[in-house]
Amino acid sequence: MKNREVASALNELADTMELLGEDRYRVANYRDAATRVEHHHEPIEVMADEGRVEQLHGIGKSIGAKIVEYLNTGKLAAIEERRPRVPEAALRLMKIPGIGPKRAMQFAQELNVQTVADLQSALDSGQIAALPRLGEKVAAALRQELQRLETRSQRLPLAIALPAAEEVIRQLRQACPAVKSILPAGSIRRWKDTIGDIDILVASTQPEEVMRAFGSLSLVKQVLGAGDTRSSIVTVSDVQIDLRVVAPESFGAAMQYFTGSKEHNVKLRAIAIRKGLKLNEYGVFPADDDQKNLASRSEEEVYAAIGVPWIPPELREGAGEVELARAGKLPRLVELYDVKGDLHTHTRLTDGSSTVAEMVHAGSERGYAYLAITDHSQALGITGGLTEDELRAEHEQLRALQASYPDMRLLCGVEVDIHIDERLDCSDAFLESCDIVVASIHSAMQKPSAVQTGRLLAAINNPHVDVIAHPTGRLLGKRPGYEIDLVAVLDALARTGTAIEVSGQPERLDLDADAVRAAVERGVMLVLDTDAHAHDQIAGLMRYAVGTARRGGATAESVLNTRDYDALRRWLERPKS
DNA sequence: GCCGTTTTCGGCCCGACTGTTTTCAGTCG
Repeated sequence: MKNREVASALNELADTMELLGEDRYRVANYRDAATRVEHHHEPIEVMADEGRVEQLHGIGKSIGAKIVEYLNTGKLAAIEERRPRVPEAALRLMKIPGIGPKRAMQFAQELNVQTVADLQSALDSGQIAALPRLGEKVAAALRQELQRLETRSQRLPLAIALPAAEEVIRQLRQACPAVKSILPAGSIRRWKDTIGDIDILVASTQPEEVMRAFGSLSLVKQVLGAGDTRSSIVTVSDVQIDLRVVAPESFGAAMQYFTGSKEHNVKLRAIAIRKGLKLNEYGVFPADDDQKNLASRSEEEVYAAIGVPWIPPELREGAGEVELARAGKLPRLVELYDVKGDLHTHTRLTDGSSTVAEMVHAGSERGYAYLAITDHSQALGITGGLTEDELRAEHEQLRALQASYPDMRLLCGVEVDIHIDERLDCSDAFLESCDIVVASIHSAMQKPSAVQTGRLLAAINNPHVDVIAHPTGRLLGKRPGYEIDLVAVLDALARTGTAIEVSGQPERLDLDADAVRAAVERGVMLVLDTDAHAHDQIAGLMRYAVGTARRGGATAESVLNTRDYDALRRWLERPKS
C-alpha cells in the first residue's frame, strides 16, 4: 500500500509550486488529489496497474500520469525541475505556523536560514524583525511558535479532544450568562478520529462578555490572539482552542461554516453561486444584495436555501456526500440509540479493572438488551489471559448472574488471540461452546502485510469466529496499524458471513472511517464495540464507535448489534461457509 | 489542473486577524 507515499509526493509538489508562487488552483488540486489518495482504502499501486487512478475524484490525466510516474520511478520530474529554484529549507520552514510560502522563501533566500536553530538565531539577532513589512511583533510571535513546537502535541485523538471541549463548554456556560448557545464545531463535530485544534462556537448578543470570560478561564495558559468575534488560546495541557462568537440569528449559518470540512463548504458555495446566491458564516444572501439574509438561524434552513438536504456532519468531507444528498440518496446513518448491546468487553480476570458483576451491572444500567463478556485467551500473558478452564469458570459465573438480569441477555464469549502461525489460541471445541467468539491479533505487529492478512483470513475462515476485532491494530498517536490487504479481508468477511469490529476504544477507532466505508460497500456486517476495560467505559465509549461508523456511511442495517436479541442469536447461530 | 442538474471553457469560498501600514500583504481556517 503506497497511498501515503504517493500522497506525500503530491503534497511535496504542491508545496514546491506554492513556494514558487504558481497558480493557487493548481496547487489546491494537487493537495486535494493527495488527500483523496491517502484516504482511499485500495492500494493506489493496484489502481495504477489497472489504469484506474483517474476514477478518483479530483484526479485527471495530468495528476494520474504523475502518480504512475512516481510509482514507476520513485520521483516526479515536476519536483526535480523545480528543485534548483526552491531551497530545501523553505519546504521545512513552511510547516511552522505563522510561516507561509512568502516568508519561507524570504527567510531561506535572503537570510540563508536552513534549520530551526538558524531561524532562532535570525529571530534573536533582529534580522527577521528588520525585513520589510515584518517587525518586532512578528518576530515575537514566531519565537513563541518555535517554543510551542517543542511542547506541542501532534493531532489529538478525538476521545481526548471531545471531553476537553465539553469541559470548556461546561466552564464557559457557568462563567458567562451571556452565552446563549454553545457547541463544538470543526472536526470534533464531524467525529474525525484525530483533531488539530478544538473549535467551539457560541451564540451571544454580548460577544465582548464571552471573549472576556473565555480568556479568564482557569485552564487558559496562553492567549494566542483575541479579536471581537474570534479568540484562540492554549490550555494548560497544550491544546489549542479557537472560540468564535456570533449573533444568535446567525448560529445555524455559523455552525454550518465552522463545522466544515473546507472541501464540503467549497462545494456548497459553488452550488450557491450557480443559483445566484452567496453563502458565508452569516447566512445565505442574493449575490447582489448583502443585506437580504435568506437563511441563517438553523443549519437546516441554510441547506434548504441552496436546495440541498441537510447532511449529517460526519459525512461532510467533500467526498461525494453533496451529490448523494441532492440525488436523495443519503444513507440514514446508525444512531447511538440504535445500539442494543456491547459484544466486546473485558473484566479484571484479564486486563480490565472491573469485576464481571460490575460490567454486567453497567450494561444493564445502560439499558442494553444484551452484553458479551469476552476476556482474553491465555496467549496474552501480559493481559493475564485465561486458560480454557478459567474461561469456562468465568462463563459459569456469568450464567449464574443471568437470573438477576431478566431484561438483559448475557453472552459467554472470548477474545481469542490469532497466533503468528495462523492458529487460534483456543480449541475448536471450546470456541464452539462460546456464545460469541471475537478474534484478534496482539503480537508480531511488525510482520509484513501478507503475514497479517494470512492470520486474519485464517481466523475469518474458522467456522466458530464471529467477529474480527480491531483489525489493523493501530494506536492513534502511537503506532500506525500493521499493513493488511483490506480488500482481501473484506471479501473473505463477506463470503463467510463474519463480522468486523469498529472499536470505540479511544486509541483505536479501528476500523477507521475509510475502511468502514469500504466494508459497507461490500455488504460486510459491522459490530460497534467499546472493548471496555472498565465498567464506566460501557456507557462512555460507544459514542466513538458510532461516530466512526457514521463517518463511514454505516446504517443501522449494516450493524449487527442494532438487532434485538433474537435476531442476534439467529445470526450467531448461522452456519458459516 | 480539474470539473459540469445552466458550462468542454471559465471559474475555482471568503472573511478574520495581525502587523505594519496609512491601504494592504500574509497567514489561517
